[in-house]
Amino acid sequence: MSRYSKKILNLINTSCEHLTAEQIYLEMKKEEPGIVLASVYNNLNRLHEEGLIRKVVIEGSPERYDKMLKHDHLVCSRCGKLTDIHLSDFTSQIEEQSGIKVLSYDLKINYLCPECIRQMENIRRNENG
Amino acid sequence: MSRYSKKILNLINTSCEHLTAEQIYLEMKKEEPGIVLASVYNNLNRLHEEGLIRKVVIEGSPERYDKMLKHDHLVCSRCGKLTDIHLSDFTSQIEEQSGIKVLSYDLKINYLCPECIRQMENIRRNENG
DNA sequence: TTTATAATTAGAATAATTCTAAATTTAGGA
DNA sequence: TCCTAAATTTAGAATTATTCTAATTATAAA
Repeated sequence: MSRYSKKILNLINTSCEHLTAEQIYLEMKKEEPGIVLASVYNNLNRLHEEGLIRKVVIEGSPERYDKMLKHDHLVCSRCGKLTDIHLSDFTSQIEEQSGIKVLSYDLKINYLCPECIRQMENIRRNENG
Repeated sequence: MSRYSKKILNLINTSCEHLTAEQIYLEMKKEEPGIVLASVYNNLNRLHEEGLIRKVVIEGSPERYDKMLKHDHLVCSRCGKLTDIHLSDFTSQIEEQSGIKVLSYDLKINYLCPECIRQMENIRRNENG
């Protein structure tokens, strides 16, 4: 196993955030000052090929790296914040409806996060009051 | 409405493919030889903000622009090909399970497309025969 | 028509990621 | 332990997709 991959995997698996390569690089530098951004990318790509981590792509931001454990994502349509949500597994429903064999799926749900809802209510209140 | 937006919207709405900005640009040039790639991007971003088209982001390829009409996506895990699939709407299930208000969602299903399944079977046959 | 606003152009700039080639590290025999 | 081959890392250039800037042109409204 490569020099950094265990630490990088651990970072991803223990982080509550969805880290970018840059963030992982900065975090790694604390313990491995010599590490270079390209090595972070190399490791992330290897870990992803080995099926040990997930990549999360969202429009307009760099890729984020995530634990493998099955879960879905909420994306706030106003501020873009990404959070996890644990829904039931839709695999069998998809397979029944489509007849295909599902290897995995990626479900991103657009919603308004509580902060944005609050902010929008405040704005409305100020306009009308 | 802007000079090109109607044609671009039409291209997207009538295409069976999931076009990239580059492909839309090349297609537009046939009728509008003076058009420039930046204008295609401007128009696509405007159409997207207006909610008239969808953006589809897949790891490792440029963004693709898609009709708004609700549908889901199949992504072949071997060759990466993207195709449409029409599944039932999971919105109410998601809302019941989570308690959030779903604005929309984006479901990408990883599978093996028929061509890849065939190719893999051929490879296996050659190895064993 | 005049004017203001919006869209377009050309091309530079940016940001994220990959690539290249050389150096270093690692792992597995001899 | 030493040697060798393969894998990883490094530094920095290159690439790609997309955005930005400023000047120009088109559009629509008064």
